Amino acid sequence: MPKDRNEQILDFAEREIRKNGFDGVSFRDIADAIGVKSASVHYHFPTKAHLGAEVTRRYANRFIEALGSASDPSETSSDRMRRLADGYIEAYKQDTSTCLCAVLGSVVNHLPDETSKEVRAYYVQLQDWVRASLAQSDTTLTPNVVIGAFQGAMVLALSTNDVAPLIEANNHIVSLA
Amino acid sequence: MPKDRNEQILDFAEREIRKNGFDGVSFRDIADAIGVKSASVHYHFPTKAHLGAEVTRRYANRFIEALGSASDPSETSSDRMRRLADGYIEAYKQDTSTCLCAVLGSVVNHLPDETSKEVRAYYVQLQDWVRASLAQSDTTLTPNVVIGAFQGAMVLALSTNDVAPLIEANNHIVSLA
DNA sequence: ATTTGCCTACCTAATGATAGATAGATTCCT
DNA sequence: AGGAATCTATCTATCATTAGGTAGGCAAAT
Repeated sequence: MPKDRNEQILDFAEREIRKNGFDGVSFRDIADAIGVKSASVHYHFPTKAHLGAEVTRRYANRFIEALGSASDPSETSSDRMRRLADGYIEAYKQDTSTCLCAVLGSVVNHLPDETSKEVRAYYVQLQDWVRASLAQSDTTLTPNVVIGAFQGAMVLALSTNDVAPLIEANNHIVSLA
Repeated sequence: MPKDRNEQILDFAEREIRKNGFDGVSFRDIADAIGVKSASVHYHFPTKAHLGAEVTRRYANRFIEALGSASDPSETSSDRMRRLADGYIEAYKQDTSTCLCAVLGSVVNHLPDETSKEVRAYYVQLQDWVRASLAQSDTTLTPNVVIGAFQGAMVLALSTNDVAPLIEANNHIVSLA
């Protein structure tokens, strides 16, 4: 029973975008990878803007959901920051590729509108989660500082081919949360 | 007296790469912008790998040079961090585009080898500068944390169309340096 | 005389996207 | 129940455009 075509397409597109950027994946790449013709990919996602938007929306939902509760009273804000860091570290280890929105975010004004809208929506959701996560703490950390630290560490880890920046970001943020 | 062609090409290529990514600029774009034909751009930079490498090398040199001394005894490490932050903030304000190496770094394994080599070299230089800058301080900050914080803040600022993340990163890092 | 810088003209490959056809289900009407 | 209409998912074939890159020529500067 092959996985749903839509998901197959989204899976491959996401992986490729994370590795090569939005312009680094084509309808033909995707088609070849899953064994269909490019016209069939267009059938499922009429334009690249649609495809980018859906890849991003799905990624964002999955990411935020995986973070879990931001207000569980049995947890400290450090616990939550550690979980956030783990999300990034796992993503890095998995296929040495960055957070989707770090790749897309750096060229956000170059993306089709439908796609960039979803990137911005992701950041809003993430800001909300971090804000709520830090609400009970009297830390000087702000949501932007936290998110920036991890995203930057991720790109740095990728560029230098070394997890260290992510580990250091984790230690830094967790100790201050 | 028109500016040296080489520089004209590098100027435009750099601006476009920073806005649109490496795949987001073409030889024809560049040629049109400076009023020549694409073959002439190839005359100056035979391949895109060469072009990317030179854009990056020039950017790196300029950036590191602009940071100034990392060991002037009349300065504190906070002073130096503030200067680093200013570099990023100015780059952002100038044409709302990111640090070149944040854009290239996120897809570093997709770039031609000559180009990615320069990206990695940039990060090594920057790590050295920050390490030296913090040497006299007993801060818990590491070079990776500092660089990651600013790069991440930059992408976040761009994505959310708001300087705030950069300002917050500045405050955060300077206060801990 | 040679080099420098640019041109015209072209090539091959790839891109996003569309048109039209087809086989197989499914749904709907009588 | 049986036939008609429709839907789904794919195909082949093709389009216009753009991509990086090259060959050969021409004029001015050295």
